[in-house]
Amino acid sequence: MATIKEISECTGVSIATVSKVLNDQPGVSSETQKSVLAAAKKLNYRPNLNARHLKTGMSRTLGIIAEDLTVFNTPGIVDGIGVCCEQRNYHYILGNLRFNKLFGHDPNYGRRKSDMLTDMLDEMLSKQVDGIIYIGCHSHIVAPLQKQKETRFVCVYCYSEDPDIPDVIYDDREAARKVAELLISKGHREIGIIAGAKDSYHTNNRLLGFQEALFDHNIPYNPRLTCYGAWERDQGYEYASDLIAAGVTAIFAHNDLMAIGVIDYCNQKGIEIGKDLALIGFDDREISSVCRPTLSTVALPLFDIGHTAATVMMDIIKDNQKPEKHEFLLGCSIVERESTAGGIEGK
Amino acid sequence: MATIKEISECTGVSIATVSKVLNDQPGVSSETQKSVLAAAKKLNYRPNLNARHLKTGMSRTLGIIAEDLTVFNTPGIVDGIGVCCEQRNYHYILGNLRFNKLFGHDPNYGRRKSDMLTDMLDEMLSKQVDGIIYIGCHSHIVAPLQKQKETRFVCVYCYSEDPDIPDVIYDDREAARKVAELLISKGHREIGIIAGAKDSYHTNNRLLGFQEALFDHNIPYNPRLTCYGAWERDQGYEYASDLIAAGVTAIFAHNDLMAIGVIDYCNQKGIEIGKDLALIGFDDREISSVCRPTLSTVALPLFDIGHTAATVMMDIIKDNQKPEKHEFLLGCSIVERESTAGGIEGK
DNA sequence: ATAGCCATGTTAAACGTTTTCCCAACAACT
DNA sequence: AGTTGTTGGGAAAACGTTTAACATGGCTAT
Repeated sequence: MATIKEISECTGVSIATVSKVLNDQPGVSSETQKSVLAAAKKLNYRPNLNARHLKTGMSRTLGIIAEDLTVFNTPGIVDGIGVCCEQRNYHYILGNLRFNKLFGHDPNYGRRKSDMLTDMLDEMLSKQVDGIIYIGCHSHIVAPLQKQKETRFVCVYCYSEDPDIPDVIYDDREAARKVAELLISKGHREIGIIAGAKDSYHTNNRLLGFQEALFDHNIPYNPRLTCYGAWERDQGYEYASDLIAAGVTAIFAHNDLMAIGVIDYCNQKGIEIGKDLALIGFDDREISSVCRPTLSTVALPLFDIGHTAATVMMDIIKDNQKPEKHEFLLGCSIVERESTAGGIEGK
Repeated sequence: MATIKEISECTGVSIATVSKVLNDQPGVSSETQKSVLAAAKKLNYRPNLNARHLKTGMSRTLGIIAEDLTVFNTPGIVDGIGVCCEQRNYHYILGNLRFNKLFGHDPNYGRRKSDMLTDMLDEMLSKQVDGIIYIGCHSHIVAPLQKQKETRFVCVYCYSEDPDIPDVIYDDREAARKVAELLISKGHREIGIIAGAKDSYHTNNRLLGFQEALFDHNIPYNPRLTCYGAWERDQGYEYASDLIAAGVTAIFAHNDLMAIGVIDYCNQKGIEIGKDLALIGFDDREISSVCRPTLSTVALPLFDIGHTAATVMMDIIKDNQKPEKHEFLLGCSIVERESTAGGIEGK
């Protein structure tokens, strides 16, 4: 409510001086400084950011465009962005496209995704955001907008496919390598893989990383022990049967849901996971700590992804040029639970 | 980038007229209207919302303060708010306090919650939000701020405990009544309850609703069959043993996690849920559709809560006075899954 | 004494809008 | 012809800031 004008009247000093005090600028005696600050507190002063941003043309605000806020990983990423903003005195505004959740009553029902994204982008640019962090998998829609709208993007969670747009993603390959190392260290040599969809880069990179680790340990890679699923529970169940029949002692499922399918199968057949069979999933969803036995899995660096994305964006804004790297790969960590408890040394 | 000034130069008409066209105000010939709109499109015009908000003193923007964005229900509520905003041409900005998640590296580590909330509120008010929707359980912190900061709150997900702050919550009592009705309709008369914490209003209201339904069906309420837990899985396991020993044919757990504990116990003891015992949880977390057997549960009207809260807030803004109601109670729905599949008519 | 300098303040323009008030032109009445 | 009303449009102030440019009044060094 109170403005610098009122502070100026209250203290008998000009508004320019008040502004200087409020922005920690030099050229003000400590006396006036004190009286201005006192008046500001007394009047319950709060800067009008609209005025400030209008004048400066900068908002110190990042726009976040998320495809779906209710998808499990998005809030974790937003958390990381938020902390980075706090640390560097930035703000953010969050836009939620709600892709895949648009029902009949929704104003956006039936619209094209690219139009929705463009509208949201326009709105954010209208608020003078300094850059946009995009969380989603439609980077092909995003890419052309960077030039057209003269703004800056950072893509999170997907390859940007555009050399001018940095992306921040987790390292599938290294994660799979870690998984393999863990299983190998426990004595497993016949390891089945229930992979994700065949054309996915997640799948491919995880397979590559896994093979690298096998190679390092002189264990031959047997393609017969890799099944391609579609991220669904049923496929975990189905392929568990095949792989166990083929004699594997461990299974790496490319997500937790398929791993749960494996658990279903084993529980039904009396196979004891953690003892007869080692099992490890991917994603560290809530279910992996709730299922029985609890599931070892790969935890995604959600917070770091968000934090890094924000850092990259702010550096771009500061230096006004592309960052030195185009891709920021962040490491995952393995969460060990009951499903990888035992080794096979007893055999 | 382009401003109304440039449009005015481009079309040869004054900026006042341009503004009128852009805001659909009368007093402009359709000719000039067309030429202005054409120029706007050509120049890729986008209104500067900072300027607009500065001038009008209104931002058509709601502030959302969430205690923790990564808690499962918050994004669903934000979804509802977002859709309401779209429908009524509003915007929102989201603040995430991250209570309970502040580690050493966090700028807010060690600060008092009320200070953090106050700061976030100040920031939002600095952006001239028209009102604040608070999602969390610290309404006692919120209440004094409404007067002090001269703003408007709507509380979501908690009783506001202040007659001047409307709250939007789901109806625990009715939900429990529905649960009881369902179980009774399946023939159950000896129903155990694994309740939540003893002092919680959730617990109390659910017990009241449950008792009402029992009364309606002339079934006596046996307090011995109600155990008070603390929302944790272990208590589900523990009390399942007691209740089953006491001869119940159905259990109503006050959250899904405790229900999972019941499942643990039954799986271990060979009790078949859905046949030997009916089980129903509360919250409809992801786990309830993943566990085996799948769990019937009470789904919270997250979207509606958000949508209603936003509607209430906008009406307050529009009419500039308290809404007729102080409390908005929204109904839950029951999701039936395997754990309540059978009746006990066979007995 | 004069020039130069520093420390402290002030004036005023500008940011991009909205909005009130006014003006001109013209038509339609007495 | 004079009054009135209507319609399309413009001038200018205002919103609350920031900031460049300028003013003042010592002080120091010549």
